Amino acid sequence: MTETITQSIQDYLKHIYELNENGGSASTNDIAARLNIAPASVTGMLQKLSNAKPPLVIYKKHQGVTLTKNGEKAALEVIRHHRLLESFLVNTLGYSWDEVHLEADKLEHVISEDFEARMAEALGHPTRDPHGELIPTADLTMPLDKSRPLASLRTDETATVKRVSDDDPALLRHLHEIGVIPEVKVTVKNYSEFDGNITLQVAGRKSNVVLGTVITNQVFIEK
Amino acid sequence: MTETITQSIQDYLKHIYELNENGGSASTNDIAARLNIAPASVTGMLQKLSNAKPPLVIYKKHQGVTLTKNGEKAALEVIRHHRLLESFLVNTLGYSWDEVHLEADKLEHVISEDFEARMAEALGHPTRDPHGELIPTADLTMPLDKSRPLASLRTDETATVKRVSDDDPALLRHLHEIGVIPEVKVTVKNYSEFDGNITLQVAGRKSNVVLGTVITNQVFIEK
DNA sequence: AAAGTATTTTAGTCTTGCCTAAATTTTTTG
DNA sequence: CAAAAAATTTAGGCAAGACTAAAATACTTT
Repeated sequence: MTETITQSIQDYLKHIYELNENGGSASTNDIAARLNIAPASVTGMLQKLSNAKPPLVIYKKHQGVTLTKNGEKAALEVIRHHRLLESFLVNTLGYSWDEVHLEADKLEHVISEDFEARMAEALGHPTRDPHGELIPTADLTMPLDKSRPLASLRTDETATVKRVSDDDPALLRHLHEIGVIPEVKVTVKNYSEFDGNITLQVAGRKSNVVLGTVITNQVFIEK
Repeated sequence: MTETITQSIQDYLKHIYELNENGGSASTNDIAARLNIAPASVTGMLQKLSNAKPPLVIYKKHQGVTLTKNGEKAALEVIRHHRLLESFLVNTLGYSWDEVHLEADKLEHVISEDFEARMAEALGHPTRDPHGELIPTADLTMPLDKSRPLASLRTDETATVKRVSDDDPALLRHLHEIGVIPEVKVTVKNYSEFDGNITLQVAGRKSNVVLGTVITNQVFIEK
C-alpha cells in the first residue's frame, strides 16, 4: 500500500530537495530550522519517511538524509506547483513578486493536476517563475541551472540576471527598485577586494549601484 | 483567547449554514452525511464548537444545532471564498461549471483575504457564481434570495433561470446542454398534474424539453 | 402507553504530527 | 586526545479529529 503523501510530508520533501541541491545530504537541524519545528520532530518524520514503502528518503542515523527517486518526484511535483502558482498569481491577479511566496506555499499542496495543467497552458508553459527560478517540467525533471552568483563576477564582466532568491520580500522589493530582475543585463564596473562590494551598471538605468555580498550572493547570473 | 478556526471547523460551519438555510436546525445525522463522517464524530465536534469562546454554534443535546453570529460570519467567509473561486476558475482557467466544485472545496480553506479581494476585483465584484448562487458580500452578509424552484411554475408562466444546484456534475452538464443556465428566459408550455413533468421552452432553442421533478426542483427561477 | 425503531451520545481507541527533557553520538578544540 | 560543545536521537506526552461499539434518548406506531 503506497504511503499517503500528506501536506506535512510534502513540505519535508520540498525542503530536503532544496537542501540537497546545495550541500549533499540534509541535516536534521537544517530541516528543523526551515520548517520551524523542533529537531526531535524531524527525526521522527525522517524515520517514518525512510520506512515508508516505497521509501521516500534515504536516512542513516546522524548522517543526514537524501531523497529517493520517489521522494524526488514528489518534491518536484510540489515545487512545480509552487513556481507555476507564483507565475500565475503575478500574471493573473497582479501580485508583485514579493507577495506571491506565502500564498503559493499554501496553495501548492492543494491544487489538482488539472489546475496545474491549466495554469501551465494559460501561461504558455513557462520555464522560470517570476524570480527566475526554474520550473520542473510536466514529467517532473528539473532543468539544469547554469547560473552562478553575481558575487563571482569581476570588474568589466557583463552578464544577464537569471534568478533571484525569493525568501526575503524586502530584498525583492529593493532589487525591483534598482532594476535587478531576471533577463536584465548588468556590468560590473568595480569589484572591491576588501569587502567584496560590487559596483553594478544595470541596463537602462542612469546611475550605478553598489551591492554588498549579502545581496550579490542572492542574485544569480549567466554570461 | 479566540478559537482557531481549522479547515475541519470551516467545513462543519459551512454545512451547518446550508442545512440551516432549509429547515431550522441541523441534525447530527445530516451533518455526518454531508461531511461523510460518523455521527459520533459530529457530536464531539458540536460540543467543542458550542464550548468555544466565543461559541460558534448553539447546541442542545438531541436537538440539532444552529450557528451563532460568529459561526455564521465564519461560514459566510468560506462560502464567499468558494463562490468567488468558482467564478474565478471558470473565468480565468476555462473550467466548465461542472468541474469547479471540487477544486473550490479545497482552495476555499487556503486562500488569503488578499487573494479573495483580488479575485473579487478581477471579476468585477460579481453577485452570483457560475451556478447562479449568491455570493456573500465582502462584509459577510448573504443577499436575499428571491428565487423559487422551477417545479413551482405552471403552464404559460414565464421566468428567468437564476440558479442551479451545483452538487451533481452530470446534471450540470445536462442542463448546460439543453440551455438551462442562469439568466436564460424560460416558458412553461405544459405542466402534468400526474407526474409533475414540465414541458419547457428555453429562449433561443428550437425544440422544447420535458423535465421531471428531480430536475425542476434543482433549478431556481424568478419571474 | 408500550414496544420497537431510529437517532444521538458516551466511552474508549487510533493516527498524525507536533512538543520537551534527557540521553547519546559526533565534532570541535585546547 | 580528552574534554567541552554541538547535533541528533530516544522516550514520553499532547491535541486534533477521526473511528467503533455500546448505551441512552427520542420518535413512531399500533
